[in-house]
Amino acid sequence: MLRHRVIQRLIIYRRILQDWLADGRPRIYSHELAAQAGVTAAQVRRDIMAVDYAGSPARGYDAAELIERIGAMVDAPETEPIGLIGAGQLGQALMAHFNRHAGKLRIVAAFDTDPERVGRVRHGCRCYAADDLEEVVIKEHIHTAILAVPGEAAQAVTDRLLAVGISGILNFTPTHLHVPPHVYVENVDIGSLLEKVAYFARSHVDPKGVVQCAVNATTSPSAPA
Amino acid sequence: MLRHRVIQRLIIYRRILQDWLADGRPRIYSHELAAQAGVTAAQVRRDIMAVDYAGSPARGYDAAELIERIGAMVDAPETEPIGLIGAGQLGQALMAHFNRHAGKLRIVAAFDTDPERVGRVRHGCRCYAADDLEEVVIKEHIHTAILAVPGEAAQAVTDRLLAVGISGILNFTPTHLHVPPHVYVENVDIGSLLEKVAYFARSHVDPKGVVQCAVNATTSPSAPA
DNA sequence: CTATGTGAAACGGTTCACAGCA
DNA sequence: TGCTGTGAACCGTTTCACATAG
Repeated sequence: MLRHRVIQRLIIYRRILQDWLADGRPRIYSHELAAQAGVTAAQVRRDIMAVDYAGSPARGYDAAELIERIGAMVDAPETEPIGLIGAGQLGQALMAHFNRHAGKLRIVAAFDTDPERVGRVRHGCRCYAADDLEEVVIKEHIHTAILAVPGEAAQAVTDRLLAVGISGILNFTPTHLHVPPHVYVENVDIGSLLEKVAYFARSHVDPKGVVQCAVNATTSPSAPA
Repeated sequence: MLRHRVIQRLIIYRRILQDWLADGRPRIYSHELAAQAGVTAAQVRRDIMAVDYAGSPARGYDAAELIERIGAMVDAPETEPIGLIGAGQLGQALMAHFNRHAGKLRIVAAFDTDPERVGRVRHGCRCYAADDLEEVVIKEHIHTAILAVPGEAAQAVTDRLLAVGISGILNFTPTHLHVPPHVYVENVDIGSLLEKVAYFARSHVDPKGVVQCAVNATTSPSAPA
């Protein structure tokens, strides 16, 4: 079974491959894909091993076939309905983001406590009252949810989601969620991420620990080896 | 020097400690902090070693002192100005998010190409024309930027930021950025993260590879060991 | 006893380096 | 000569397990 890091990169490879194909290039070498993704060529080859696909030493990989293969491993068979909890500023940005770019994922329902927002349809997605959460989640066969509510409400909402069988949560809350082991949670704590960036920006340090003393960016305008 | 994983967790610990303190509890044990953060107690103790702080076996850690110590390691000495490139829906959500919760980080300038948005002041932050990027970044002493623009524009904007000495980027774009090695980039590719969550939600698989067959959440309502 | 601090072992992920092949 | 596929080495991180202290 595929490990999380591998999945993450495969998904990224796929997007790159789609762009590559759209540029009219049908084949790609591991080092080309690696350069686009910011990883090593060996990493790319290892990851591709994981989806049981083989390229040719002479011609590299067939982009279309590889996209197909990755899709077979990571995609849902049909369109997958996503629930969005919290239709505030961030929530609306997420609706716009996902329901524009059409993949297999679609935010089919949003939920909010603010009566101002309830009932509205934005970005092709209806906003329901928080009270209707269980009913709509079941009716729409939602198994994956995005949590974009204030941190104080996070665990309570999560408990309600768990009770109706949700098994994946993308958590934009700074709160750590307690869930049973078969439920997958991906935390995106934007605040702490920005603090981390600011830290490394300030210390001019490679995150692997090597101190760099360059101050101006005029020297090496390309990526690390 | 602190490694990225450690930094990330220290920042999370700090928020938990602040809440803990706000609840009127002055001291905390490693296992308590671990439970809140979703990591092991040993992990917490290792991380705390990294900030050169020692607790007492009898009384655990002093929350206030530990917050202080973490701050000394990861915070800027004064308030740190952040630039936001792209004042669209996501950009505005980020402004609201950061300039409400007051830490040491502050988004002091936003940039956009849309003349509709330029000149406006939202969430205590002025939106400048994209053309003024270099001038404002220099004047405001910005060294860290948030990139919330369409993927096609990402590398071009990044090159302009690098030219004026930016050394940290929080990248919400799906594009991999090419930067010199002393510049730190944190990628938050929301689309690919959601695809990953949907994948693990569907397969009911522990991301470490252990297949779980539970379908309903009624069995174990608490966190993994 | 229960908690911390920490050397040492275990683990997982990445990279190396080379065999095999067009 | 390039490339791919892959066993083996490497390296950073996490966990274990125990010495130490109240």
